[in-house]
Amino acid sequence: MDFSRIAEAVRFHRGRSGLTQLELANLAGVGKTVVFDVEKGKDTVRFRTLCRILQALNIGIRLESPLMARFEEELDEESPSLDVRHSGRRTH
Amino acid sequence: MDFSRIAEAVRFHRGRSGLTQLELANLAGVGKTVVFDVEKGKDTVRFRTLCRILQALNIGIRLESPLMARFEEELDEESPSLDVRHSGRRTH
DNA sequence: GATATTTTACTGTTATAACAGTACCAAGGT
DNA sequence: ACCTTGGTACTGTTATAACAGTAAAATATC
Repeated sequence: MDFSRIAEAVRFHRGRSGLTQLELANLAGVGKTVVFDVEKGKDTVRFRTLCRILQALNIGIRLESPLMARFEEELDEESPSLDVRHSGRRTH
Repeated sequence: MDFSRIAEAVRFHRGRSGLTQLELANLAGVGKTVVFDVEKGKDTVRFRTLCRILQALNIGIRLESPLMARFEEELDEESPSLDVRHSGRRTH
């Protein structure tokens, strides 16, 4: 939500990286048009495409919700955990 | 990135909400096919479409990067702030 | 095990995202 | 003034996301 925020973040990070729109586009493996559109606030880009741009700028995405903690717990449980070094309660 | 994570989060939250794929689709204002695709891990959905689904499930998106703090600071500065309750140093 | 509900997996159609190409419009530097 | 560079803003084309519809699995509910 609030895609203008993402647009500004992309522009900010690109500027800090000293990249032009075209350079970022090539780095991310997308067309220059998309970079321009994203910075303009266009929210109709493919999620994959947006991710490529964010990744090129070292920007990560994190989901947050009231239930998120529960969700993460569940993920821990269903993986047998290859980490056998300490056998105990994961100290979150 | 790691769209399977998002897929699982959506499924988890939908389940917790007691919604069917179709109900969520209607709630989010998207087609049932998209909900299925997202939960299957399809990363080619439009960002806007994904956001609608996340929003319906009360899942927020946060960007994170080493530069993010700097970015937020800059946002604070350039907004004149309509909040006049405490007379801060706004006089420039 | 029969019935209902939900999910998965196809379709064909329509709208449109992504793209390269082009051109124009700043700013900055010479 | 000129030239360069980066951004903006259009094009036309192609690939495809989104959609409702349908049907078949899977999963509950009785």
